Amino acid sequence: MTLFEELKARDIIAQSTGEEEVAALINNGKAIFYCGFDPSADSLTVGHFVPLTLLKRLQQHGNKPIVLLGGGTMLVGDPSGRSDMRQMMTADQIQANAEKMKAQMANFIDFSDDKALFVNNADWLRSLNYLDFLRDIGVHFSVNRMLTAECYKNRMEKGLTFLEFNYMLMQAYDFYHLHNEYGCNLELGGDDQWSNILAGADLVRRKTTHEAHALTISLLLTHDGKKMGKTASGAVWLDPAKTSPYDFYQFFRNTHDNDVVKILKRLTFMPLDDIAQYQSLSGSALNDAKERLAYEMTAMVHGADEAEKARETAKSLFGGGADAADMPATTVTEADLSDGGLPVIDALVLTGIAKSKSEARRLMEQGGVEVDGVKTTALTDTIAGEQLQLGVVLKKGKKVYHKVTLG
RNA sequence: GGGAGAGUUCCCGAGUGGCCAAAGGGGACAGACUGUAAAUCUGCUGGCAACGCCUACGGUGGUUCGAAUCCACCCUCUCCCA
Repeated sequence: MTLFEELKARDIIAQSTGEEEVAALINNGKAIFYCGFDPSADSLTVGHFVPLTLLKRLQQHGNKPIVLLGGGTMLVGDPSGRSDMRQMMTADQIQANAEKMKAQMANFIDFSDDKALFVNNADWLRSLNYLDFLRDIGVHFSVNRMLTAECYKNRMEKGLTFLEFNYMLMQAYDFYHLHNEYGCNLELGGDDQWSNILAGADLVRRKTTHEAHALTISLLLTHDGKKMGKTASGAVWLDPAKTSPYDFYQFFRNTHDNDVVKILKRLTFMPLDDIAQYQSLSGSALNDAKERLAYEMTAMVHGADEAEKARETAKSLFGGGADAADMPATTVTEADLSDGGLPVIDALVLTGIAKSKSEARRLMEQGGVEVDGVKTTALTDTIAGEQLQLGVVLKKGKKVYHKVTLG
């Protein structure tokens, strides 16, 4: 099976400028391709993981990735897929974010020996001269055509600033620039980027008559049509300080039945033959697949040790035991105690399980709180100091565990 | 530049002087059920020293015993005309 065929089998590819041409490039390790990432936060998320795995797959076949951090375009804001104007960020913020994302990617993509490149488009976009840009690049764009692009259509109703309207030109210019500098011949991106990417490939062809191709990744949507990697409480981060390996593991462990196989194919490097065994499963049998998925993902991001720990913790917690080392923990001090004990309500707030005392009360009243496995509904209950010294496990609902120790 | 509207809690959206911490829906959270899934049903959804108090209906000031609601100015957005 060729690389291109495998990508198709994994349902990764959405559109391309031509299957044969693109296949010829990537199957033979001839692609020098770029993919842009917006440094809009100080950590990558599971959402970024989708293109990132594709980068790695291509790199494994000898193709050369250019990771482009959109430090320059970030100053403008991509109108694709959003109805409101993107929050503007300061140049400093963007720079700091870019640095962190860069470090995270380096764990995943091999940047040694020039096998991959890191660039920041601020480096060339910032110094652009407006008049020159209009004359060299602007002439190649038809406003009529741009307006028919899907990403601008939606915005026509809500209003689109000239600033955002220029995003397409800048992204296209990136491709052109990378082509000239590094011989970049393929751009990768989410399917929502199709029009922008195509604009870039077009620009390169027109200005150089060289080949330039586009390949988009089908959006990874969950069964209910939402973008993968977003939870109500925010994104799932790759930074262990923002999303612990355990939570990361749990996120995938709780994947919807209908999504498991899809995600295994898309995000893991498990051989397709291996995944096939789960294809026909349904019902509770899928739990094996979910465990596997969670383990694979955690191992990729946080390493096998962490993945193992997360798995063991999950098993012991959900298997009835409740004393696992790898669970979120908080240490309280004597000062937090009153009369030698810690009111359960305070403990819930101190650990961050509840945002306020009101919320803590509500939880207790509804029977959602357990202290060392004992359901606690009396609002006045306290945890004794001696007990705390040994460590007490608070449990909220069925899945949230937190250890409290007096230190 | 002229004219017409809009801004409400996590989101959508009712509310046009006291009965408003604000209908309804969504989401989130908890309970039952279950497979750490989904669906369903129930509860719950500003804070606190809690039958009370404080903070909240774009911002600032005002009218009033009393304002999300009325007035003035300002900010932001949408629409129509130029």
